[in-house]
Amino acid sequence: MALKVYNTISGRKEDFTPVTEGKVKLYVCGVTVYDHCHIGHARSAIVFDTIYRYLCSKGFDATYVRNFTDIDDKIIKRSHAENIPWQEVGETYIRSFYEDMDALGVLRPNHEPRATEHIADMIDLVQALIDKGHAYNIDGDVYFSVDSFRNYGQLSGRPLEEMISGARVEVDEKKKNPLDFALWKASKEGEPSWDAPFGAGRPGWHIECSVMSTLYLGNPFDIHGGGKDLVFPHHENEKAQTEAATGKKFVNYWVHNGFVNIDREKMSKSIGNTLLIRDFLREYHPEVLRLFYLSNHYRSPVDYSGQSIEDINTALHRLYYTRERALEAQKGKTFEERSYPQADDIARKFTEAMDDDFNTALALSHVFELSKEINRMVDEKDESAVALIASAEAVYESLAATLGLLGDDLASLESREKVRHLARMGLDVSFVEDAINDRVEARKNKDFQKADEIRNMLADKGIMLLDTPKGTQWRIKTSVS
RNA sequence: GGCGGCAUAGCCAAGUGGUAAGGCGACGGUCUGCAAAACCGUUAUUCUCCGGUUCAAAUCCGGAUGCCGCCUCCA
Repeated sequence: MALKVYNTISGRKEDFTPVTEGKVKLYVCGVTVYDHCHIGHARSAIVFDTIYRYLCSKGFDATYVRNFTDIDDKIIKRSHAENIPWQEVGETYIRSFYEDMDALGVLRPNHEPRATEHIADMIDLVQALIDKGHAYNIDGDVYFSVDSFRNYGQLSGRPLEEMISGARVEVDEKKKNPLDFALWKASKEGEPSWDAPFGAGRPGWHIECSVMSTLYLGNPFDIHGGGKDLVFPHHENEKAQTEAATGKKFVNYWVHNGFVNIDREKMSKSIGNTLLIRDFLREYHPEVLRLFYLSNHYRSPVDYSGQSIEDINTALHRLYYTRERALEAQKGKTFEERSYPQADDIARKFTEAMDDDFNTALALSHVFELSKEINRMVDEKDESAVALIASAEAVYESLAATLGLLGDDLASLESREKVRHLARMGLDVSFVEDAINDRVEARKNKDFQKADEIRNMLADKGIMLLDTPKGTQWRIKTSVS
C-alpha cells in the first residue's frame, strides 16, 4: 500500500512519490539556540523523528537534515543581556538541545548544519536574487521583493492583496512593499557581521534554510517540515526566495505539526506557561511525552494537562508490563520458531495506519491490541503457545521501536519513578526495605494485622507493595494526584 | 477585518459515505492470608444543534452555537 502524506500546500493527502525512487530527502526546521527547549519543541522533534523512523522502516534510504539557527536577533539580545559572546549563547543552547533530544530518544539527523557555517552560500544566494531583480539593496539592507514573485502566498493560501489589506505588518518606509522581507541586515554596532559584496551585515532568518536544505538535499527535495506557525512567513518566504533564484520547484511535500496548549491555553513565554523539556523529565519518563504526542494526530493541536499525562503514564506502563510478562513466559523454555498470523495481521494494520499520513494514534491502537493478545496467550499458560508468544512479542517490539517506544526496560522505567518519588517524599530506599522486611517477618508469623499496618503505612506515602512469588516488591502508585 | 481548524462515552482520543479504534477511569472476574499490582471481561444504538443530499452520513452540502489557531518573533 502506498504512503499518503498531507501536503500543506494543497490542503490534502497526496500519494507520496519521492524525487528519486527508494530515497527520501527530509528537511525540518530546527531551533533558534537562545534558550532551553520546551515541550512544544519536543513535539516537533518527536513527530519528525517518528516520521523519519517510519520512512526508514519502510526501506527508504532517508537523508534527514535539521538545522540550528545560531545567528539571530534573539541570540544577540541574549548575548548583550548576559554580557557573553553570541557564539557562546549558541554553544550553550546547542548543548542543552542535545541533552534534551538524546533523553527523549530523538535520533540524530544525518546532517545538522548551523547557519553560521553557510554564510558564504547565503551571500551567493542573496547576490543571485539581486542579479535577477528579485531583491533590492537599501542602505545595506537587502530585501526580497514579493511583487517580483508571482506565486507569493501560494503555500499559506493567501493572495498578496489580501495580506496587504489585512496587514498588521509594521510599515517600513524603506520597503517597496510592506511584505518585503530581509534577506540581509546591514551591519550594526555591537553585532556580528560578515563582509559581502552588497555590504557587511548578517543574514535574515529565512535565507539559511533555503541554502542549507538545497545544499544537502538537492532541488527540489521531498519533504520540508516544521511547526504550523512556520507556514507563514518563514516557509512562504523560503519558498519564494528559493524558487525565484532557481526557477525550479523548491519542495514537493510540506508537512507541519500542530501546536501544544497547556490546560487549553496557548503555551507562550508571555503567558508564562512554558514547560521546559528538562523540567518535564524530572517528573516523567521521556517515553511518556512521546506516547502522549503520538496518541494525537500530528496535525491537531494537543492539550497538555496533568491528568492526560498521568493517564498516558499508566498506559506506557501497560506496554512495558506486557513485554515483561511475554519475556517471563519464555524464560528457560526451548521451542521451535513459529510465526503467529494474528500478530502479522496486526502488523499489517499498523503499516496501513502509518501509511495514511502517519496516523500514529491509530497505529498505537493496534499495538495495544497486540498487547492484549499477548497477555491472553500468557494467561492461558499453555506450554505449546510459548513459540507463538515469542513470535508475537517480536512483532510487538518492532512496532513499538518504529514509534520510538519500549526503548528502555521496565526496571529502569520504574527505578526512575522510585528515585523521583522517594526524593519528593524525603525518604530513602532503606526505609522502604526495612519496612518490607518487617512485614515479611510478620507474615511468616501469620501476624497479618501487623503486616497490613505496614502496608497501609507505606501506601500513605504513595508506595504500594506487591506480594509476588519472587518475594515482596514495591512500586510507586502511578496516579497519585 | 481576512484566512483556517476543531466540536465523538465520565475524561483523553482515532475514524472524512457502509453501520463507532485505542488509552485512562468505573464496574465485574481471575489471583491473593486479605489486598494491591498485573491480567481478562463489560462499559457510545450513537458522534454540539437544525435542515438537506443519498439505498446508506460522525463522515458530503447549507445554516446556527461554542472553542481555538494564523495574519507579528514563535515548534
